[in-house]
Amino acid sequence: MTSSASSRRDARRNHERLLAEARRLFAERGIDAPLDELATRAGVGAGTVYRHFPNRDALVRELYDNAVAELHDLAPEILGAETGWRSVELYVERLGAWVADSPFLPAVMRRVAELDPSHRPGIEFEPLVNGMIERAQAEGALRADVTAVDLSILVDMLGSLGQYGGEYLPFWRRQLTIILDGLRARPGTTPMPVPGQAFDAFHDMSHAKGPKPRPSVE
Amino acid sequence: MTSSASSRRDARRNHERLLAEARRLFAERGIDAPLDELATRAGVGAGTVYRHFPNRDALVRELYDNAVAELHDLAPEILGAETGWRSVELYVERLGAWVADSPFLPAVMRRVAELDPSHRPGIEFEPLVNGMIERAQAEGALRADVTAVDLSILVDMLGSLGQYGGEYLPFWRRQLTIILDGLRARPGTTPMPVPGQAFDAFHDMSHAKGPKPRPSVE
DNA sequence: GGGTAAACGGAGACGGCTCTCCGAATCATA
DNA sequence: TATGATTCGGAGAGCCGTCTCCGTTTACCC
Repeated sequence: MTSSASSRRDARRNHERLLAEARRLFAERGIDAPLDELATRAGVGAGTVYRHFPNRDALVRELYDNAVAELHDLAPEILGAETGWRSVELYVERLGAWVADSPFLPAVMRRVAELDPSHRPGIEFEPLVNGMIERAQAEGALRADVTAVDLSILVDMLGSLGQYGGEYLPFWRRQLTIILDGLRARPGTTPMPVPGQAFDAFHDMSHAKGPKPRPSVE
Repeated sequence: MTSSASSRRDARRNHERLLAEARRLFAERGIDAPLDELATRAGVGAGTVYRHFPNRDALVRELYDNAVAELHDLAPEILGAETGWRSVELYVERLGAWVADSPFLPAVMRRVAELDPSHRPGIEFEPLVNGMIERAQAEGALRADVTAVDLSILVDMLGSLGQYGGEYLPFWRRQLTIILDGLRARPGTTPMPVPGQAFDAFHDMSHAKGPKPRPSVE
């Protein structure tokens, strides 16, 4: 992203290797895995890790930036679908797959949010997603009571399946099918028990600073 | 559980305090939060923590045992419902709420699975859950192609909403509604794209030892 | 109350992780 | 191939969390 690509080939190569191994390592052992281990896996000295990434947060940040770039690549296909409903399908499927395929992402996102709570990822898509939802609802295909927040939460939920490891990925589409069927406007659709939220309210809530009090569900 | 309740009141009190604070601390800062911090929060010396729980894993294990005990308390209501479909509703709702309300649970479960991969939590419920599903399907209320594994994964997904903090809990039922609608047998239900799994296969897969290779989704 | 066994608290040894530093190795350029 | 600049590697200093040890305190029982 903003990183200054070095003119030396070995430096570029190591940078790539470190990023690639970091994805693997973080997926396996979590986002706080020892960076010396990263050095070993990448076949590189510890010093090299810290020259490329001054600290763990810088590495996390770069993984995040790369992920966001991938996300932007998905936008045209999703938003350009024939029908609104097809867009919604693609939205849930592609974004869910994107998260599930990178199990380190949820942790990376959370860390970035901690480091910079004012940051609002993907805010530029908000009007587009809202338009997509309205279109699908106008077609009578998407249930009338879902919001953009609901969809992004469903994507997170689908993404959480990444925890089961790569072998689960083939089965992931079963849950996707159930969720998409639940999103369809059909006779007998159950009304939502509580009203939805605006994005702002949701963002402020989920990134509230300090210890989160946890009242009981019921 | 197997722990020998001390005859001294201060010991029992500290044990309770430590468990209660551990729930809070692990929910906020993750399952690897410093135990000295736990001691401070519980208003207790570091030595006391380690007398009650020889190491972090013992603490995790006890949180796990307590959670499983709660789970057993839920069983009669869920399995004793009027109809099979109502059982399925209660199953997804109550278990999802149980996980969402204890955000440290997913991490605790994963850790316990790492420590003792042969351990099969809730295996005694398997035939009961299968019976419940067959009943609901025989009623024509539950889609015919869902399995017990699907349901338990849906519960995990719902439970992952605990990450948003206690303030999200009121909204949690929106996703529950969507999922339950997706589980209903209705005209126009989308067929599953891939066959389901047996519990054994799923368990073996998700607790495969060693680094998990992560092939791409598509 | 007095005695005894059990539990408490916290200082500090220990181990592992982070990050720095600098001599050695590698690359771009001519 | 020679030169200079850049990057590499890994030993080790420093820090932070874990866990032990033991003198002090507390609870229980008579």
